[in-house]
Amino acid sequence: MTTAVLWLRRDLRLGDHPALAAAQDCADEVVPLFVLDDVLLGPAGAPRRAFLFRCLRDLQERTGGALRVLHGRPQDVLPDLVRRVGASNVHISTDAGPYGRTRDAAVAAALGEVPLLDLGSPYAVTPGSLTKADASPYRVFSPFFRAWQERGVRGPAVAEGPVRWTDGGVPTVAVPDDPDLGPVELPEAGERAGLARWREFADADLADYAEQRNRPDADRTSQLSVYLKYGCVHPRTLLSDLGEGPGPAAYRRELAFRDFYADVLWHAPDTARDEVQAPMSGLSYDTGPEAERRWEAWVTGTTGYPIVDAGMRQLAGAAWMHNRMRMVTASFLTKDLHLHWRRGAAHFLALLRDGDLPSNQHGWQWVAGTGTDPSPYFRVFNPVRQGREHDPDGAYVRRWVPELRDVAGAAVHEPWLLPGGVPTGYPERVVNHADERVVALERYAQVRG
DNA sequence: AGGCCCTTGAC
DNA sequence: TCAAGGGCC
Repeated sequence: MTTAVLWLRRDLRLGDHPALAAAQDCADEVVPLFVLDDVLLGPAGAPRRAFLFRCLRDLQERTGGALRVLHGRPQDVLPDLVRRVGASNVHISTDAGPYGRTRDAAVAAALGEVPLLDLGSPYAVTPGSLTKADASPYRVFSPFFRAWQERGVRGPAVAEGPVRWTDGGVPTVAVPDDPDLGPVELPEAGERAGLARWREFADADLADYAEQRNRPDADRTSQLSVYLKYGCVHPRTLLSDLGEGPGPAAYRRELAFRDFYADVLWHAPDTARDEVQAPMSGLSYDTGPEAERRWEAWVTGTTGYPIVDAGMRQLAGAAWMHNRMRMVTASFLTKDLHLHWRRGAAHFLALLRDGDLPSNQHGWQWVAGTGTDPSPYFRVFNPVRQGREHDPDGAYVRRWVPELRDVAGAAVHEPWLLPGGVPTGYPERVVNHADERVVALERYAQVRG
């Protein structure tokens, strides 16, 4: 009887797992393992932690209770488990995530002669593996995207026949209780739920995704980000199932963006907090009591700009925000309120159920003009224009900002123009967009010399 | 080396 | 139309 250890990092799925297929080639039974380290138990946002814990409970059920959950650092707890189940035939999948390399080296050293089988990233296709001809990493999306498409993506791995799960006689710790979520509701966790969501999206919304994806009032995005983050579904599976046409092409491009940012951060882990464009770290930001009041207004969705407030209230109330609203609210924080993108990015990570380091930090950097694309610093989103363009009937604003529910149509985007003035309970604007836009441009000009 | 290109914008 | 400079081949 030979045993394999399936070390699930954030790839919390069984259906198309390459490690599982590999394990079945050389072992009779499999011990599924998840290591809860302090990062996952500590400062991670409550929605993400709750979703993770629910995924683990789902896996526990699907493996007939065999899933082992260990608490500690992988390099400390793995060797003991490996020794208990018999080290001669153990295979382990590894992670190619941004910080995976250091940890993998520590784990490999701790395991000694036991092979660590590298099967790629659990949640993206290419991090660390695509470079330019001179072996340097890409810094601009479009060339990356061309290379990514040219390279192609291998199909999902399929295990042969049913798997014999075993707990290997290894003790486990209980999956923690969900943290308090308040009014936030999460989608159903786990691989089956993720695949069901994919089929729903592919049948109903994929065809006109290219036009509909920018409409926060329509709710026709895939909602798969949280499943992708935890590897409940792998992009490989989606890509192999995607088909052709404008909708699928647009979706493929979004999946490539995940890979691009994962790749950027893999090559330059420091850019999780430092500006990609080094000179931009000299940008000046507002500080002091007034700046703090403006921060508070942004966080609580009381800036007086309806589209911004709707986005921020969706974030707080749903632990999710439509992608276009992420750009609009991020632009408002950095360019209208002159506060640091890093602070906004940390706030997003704390509240978003799908908050993922590469996409979040580099999405923010892109909006802030400090990121991988060198051009857009002079683009300042106009909140009124964005509202009128992408929420033309005002339905999204009314859904999230009850003070404005009685205002019909697109007029909801400029409540200060209403004949009766700003409705009771809704705040006046914290800043004047036209003025702050000029201030922002001046500050960028200073840095650029 | 030179020339083409660059995620989603605004006035 | 504007914007500007560097990535990329």
